[in-house]
Amino acid sequence: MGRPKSFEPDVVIAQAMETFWTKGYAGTSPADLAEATGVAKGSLYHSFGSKRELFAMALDLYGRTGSEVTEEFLSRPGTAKERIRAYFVLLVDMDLDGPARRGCLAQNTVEEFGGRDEEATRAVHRIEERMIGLFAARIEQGQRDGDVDRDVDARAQALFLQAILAGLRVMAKTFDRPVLYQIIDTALAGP
Amino acid sequence: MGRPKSFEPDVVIAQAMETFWTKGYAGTSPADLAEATGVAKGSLYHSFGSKRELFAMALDLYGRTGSEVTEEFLSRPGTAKERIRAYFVLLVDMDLDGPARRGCLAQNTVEEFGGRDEEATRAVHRIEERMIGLFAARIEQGQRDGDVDRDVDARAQALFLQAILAGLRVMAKTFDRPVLYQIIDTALAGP
DNA sequence: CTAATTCTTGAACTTAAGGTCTAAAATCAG
DNA sequence: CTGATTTTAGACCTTAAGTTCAAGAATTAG
Repeated sequence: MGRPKSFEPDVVIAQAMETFWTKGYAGTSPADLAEATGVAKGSLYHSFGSKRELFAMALDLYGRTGSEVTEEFLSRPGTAKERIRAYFVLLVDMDLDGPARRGCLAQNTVEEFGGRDEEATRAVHRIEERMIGLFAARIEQGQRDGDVDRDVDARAQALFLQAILAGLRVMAKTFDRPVLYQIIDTALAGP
Repeated sequence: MGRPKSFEPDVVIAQAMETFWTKGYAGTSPADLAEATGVAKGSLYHSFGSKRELFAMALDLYGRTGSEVTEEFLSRPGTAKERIRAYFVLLVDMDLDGPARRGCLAQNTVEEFGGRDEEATRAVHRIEERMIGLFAARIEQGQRDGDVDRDVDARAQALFLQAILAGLRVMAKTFDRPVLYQIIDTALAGP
């Protein structure tokens, strides 16, 4: 019993995620969160404990959403290389077409927190590992489909792709589309 | 005339750079800077104007120092690929062996400031372009030396290397040495 | 309807960030 | 020395970040 919540926690977390993503962790004040969510500061603290905890939930949501999108996108018809290229292009486009050049929340987090926050670092690491797993799985799928060489080391290749992806998203903050596309081409030129 | 400065501005900028690098821009308070440099807050403001201006000088110093080190290191004896590999290994080792996993100041800056700061973004872009220029120059040198194929597009290859480097430095915050070395191997496996 | 319980919210509180200012200290030209 | 000039350093100020709180508003069990 008790008074029912006047908001959907998941929705608020999603809105908080957007705000943190756009303005950074330090750059987002409780007042910003209240405004972005339409929930008063006091209620936010009542429901989520602290800015830090809300952020953890937002980052977690980010990771889950991201890997769902990735998985779905990679599994569409095409060869492994085609799908991965399309995915990279998608991300570059999303980074550039948004009004903010906000990049990847997970990367931003680990950059902003440095090694100084154990929990944040772990959370980001989990997100990255999941991405690598998805890449590796798609490559192995390609091997079964016959569009990827049998003797490719899927894990090594997936790590490489993750590095490229991370690099692209850093560079998407300061370079423009043709450059980023060219990097994608070079990175995927090999086998 | 007038009372002479009791500190060397360049030294203070270097100390400020270290502090910003370790703690991030937002994470560094004027009090931190005073402690790190041994110069009182008031004097810092008197000499450098604002935290933001001091940071700009620190970032500039970082860029110049970095490109000097890079240039020197790439020009040591060896093929282009050998030198670039050695350079990547050097950076990974520096990232991991420091006590802080602070990564690259330029990247941290652009991540922390997002697209929200025009000047910081420009400064980082200049630093990145300089790095790319050095990579391209080393590749062209390799072509003259005969250890790099004539038909390699030096600029495209340099952009690719910069992306890998950026990716490595992001991943150096959450992954350990063998993984990073493996990425270097994969990235440099081609021609 | 009442009580127990849970939410809501703006006010209030505490701490510190970022910056300004002033009185004293140091230097040098004359 | 004197005066002009520049630095120094800590006190001081203002604003806001992050959080807590008290008082009231919903809701349901009984």
